[in-house]
Amino acid sequence: MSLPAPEGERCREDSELLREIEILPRAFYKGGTTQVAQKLLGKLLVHVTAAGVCCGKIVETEAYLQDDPACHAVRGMTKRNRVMFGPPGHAYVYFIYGRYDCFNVVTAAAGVGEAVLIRALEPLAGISVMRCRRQRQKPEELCSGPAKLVQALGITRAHNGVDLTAGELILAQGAEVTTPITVTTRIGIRVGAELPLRFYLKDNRFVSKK
DNA sequence: GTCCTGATCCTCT
DNA sequence: GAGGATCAGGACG
Repeated sequence: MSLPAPEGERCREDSELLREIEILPRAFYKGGTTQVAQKLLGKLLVHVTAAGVCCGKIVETEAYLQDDPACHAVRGMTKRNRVMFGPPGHAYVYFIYGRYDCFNVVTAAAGVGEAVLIRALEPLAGISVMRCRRQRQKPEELCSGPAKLVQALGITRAHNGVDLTAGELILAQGAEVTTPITVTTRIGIRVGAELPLRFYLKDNRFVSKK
């Protein structure tokens, strides 16, 4: 597996980062959406662009299951959610509230329709690019929300359906997680709000909400 | 075709 | 803490 080389003077730093990255294999996404949502904590989301390599550690996720009333796939396949019904390890990016995009990872076998929403990252690399995109200086304000991290990493709806095991947008292995995982109900939804399907690293200052 | 809802974020008070 | 911005998707007729 290889990643596209970044352009420009920052090339060496970025290349070193990319050499160390171990892309999560397709097999990682087997084992159930709820399990994958927890396993994704501590993993890296990496976007290689002409502006530079942006990388963050996943610190908060939410699982959306097929029979879950809050899941976009609950009423069957539509033009918008068809990526959710595709093979696992792909990006599902959708537009919300007339203004924002959210990034999900497809986590179930083709035809099922489940995904994990990435809610927050701890910025690790490309922070200056993230600051520029977000127009915010504090690291805690760069990726502490689903729409924020999408903006910070330069992810767009053009990434809807891309393979996260190859190419410019990938998920990769991170350092071993030693922090306990906190399980709570999900944020910002009305239906299915009682389900304990939100996961985050305890006491991490980059999560969207306590 | 029309209307309502929404997996959010930011600004103002 | 409250409320506004803003528009695509989906339900309904």
